[in-house]
Amino acid sequence: MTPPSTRSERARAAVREAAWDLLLDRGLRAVTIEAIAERSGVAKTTIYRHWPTKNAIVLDALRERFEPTVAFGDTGSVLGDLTQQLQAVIGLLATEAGVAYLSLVVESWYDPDLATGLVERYLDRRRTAAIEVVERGVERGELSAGTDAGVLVDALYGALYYRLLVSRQPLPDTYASLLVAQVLDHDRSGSRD
Amino acid sequence: MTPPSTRSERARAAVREAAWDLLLDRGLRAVTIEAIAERSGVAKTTIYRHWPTKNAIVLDALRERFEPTVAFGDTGSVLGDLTQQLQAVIGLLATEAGVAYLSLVVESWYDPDLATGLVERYLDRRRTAAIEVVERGVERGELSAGTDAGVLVDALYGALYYRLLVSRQPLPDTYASLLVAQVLDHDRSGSRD
DNA sequence: CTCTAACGCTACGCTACGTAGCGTTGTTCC
DNA sequence: GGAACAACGCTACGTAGCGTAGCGTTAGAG
Repeated sequence: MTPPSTRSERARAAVREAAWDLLLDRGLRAVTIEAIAERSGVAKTTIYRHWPTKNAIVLDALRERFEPTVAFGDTGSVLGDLTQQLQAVIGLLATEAGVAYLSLVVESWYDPDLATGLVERYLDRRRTAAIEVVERGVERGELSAGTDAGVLVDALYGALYYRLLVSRQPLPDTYASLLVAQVLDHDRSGSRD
Repeated sequence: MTPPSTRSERARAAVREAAWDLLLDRGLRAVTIEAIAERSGVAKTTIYRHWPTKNAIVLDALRERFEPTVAFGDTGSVLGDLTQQLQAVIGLLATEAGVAYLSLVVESWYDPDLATGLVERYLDRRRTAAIEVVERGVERGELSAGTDAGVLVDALYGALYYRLLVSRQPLPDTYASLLVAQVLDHDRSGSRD
């Protein structure tokens, strides 16, 4: 990263970094404008000149540091492709950045702008990519013609978010393949755990 | 409801009611100990003598007023039973009490006690009941022997929570039957919308 | 080297938290 | 009926964080 040249950009970068560090160190609840100001060395008034809310800052920081997992390999089968993608998402959400992301998802319940930002940058992209995979499976004849890709994809990723955010159950290593097998495989011949 | 006899119980009931009214009127963010004190006429100090946190109060109020939807009819088929139950949950979550419940689910991310309370009173009961239905379907031969009821049930309800809490997509009237058909029906012959 | 946009600093009023101290009142029990 | 006490109400406090106003200071473009 080349250091920002203008004074403004230096301040903005310092703010994003302080917000991110605070988020990872002490959680979203500890991220306050005052704490960011203190940690970054940027005056509170200056922060307010650049961002309207704390969440906007954190979303900016996230954009720089948290890449959406969209890329799909092509393993040759729908089940394989989806398992691989789910596995990647599970891994990502288990990192400290992933947990930070999840806390923003939670926070977005009260912040429509944040919700829009997260949906556009992360959720929609991944959903669209997953839907394409399912539809490819339908074209190949691996899945029946009556398949509704959107509904199935929401069920797959919904299960992840549900267990992480709502019911707080862990996601075992086998979860991705188990989930795909149960939801998509007509014969439900996948292994159990 | 018989009016509470002791002075203490009167105060407690007034607090629960004020918290609930505030929640429905102005959302969880507006529910503060100070606001509850003002609205209920109960002194702030007295409130702190009975509850440790705002969330504990709201959870108490919820317990009195929001009944978990556990009852399943027996329609004769797994698909029918699950569709009916999902439909009931969707309806419940669409009420103002349901939205209040959802905001508590969100809040529980930061409050382990609240999370435990919600899981025990609502999520676990419904999950167990749904799992029983699926297992009944396996016994009847409607679903194959390799079915993992827990995984499937989390996928079904996960889809609901995912769309309501995370991606903020609406749940159309046909959603319950569509979801069940897609996730459980091997032939995916259910209707589309 | 000047000029101006952008920053830093201090201070303010507001809301909410959670606690301490003390006066007041409802209830119970004789 | 009256005493005793448990529980409530009230006031006040210190803390944190919000968002804004006013004004001094400085970086950096031209």
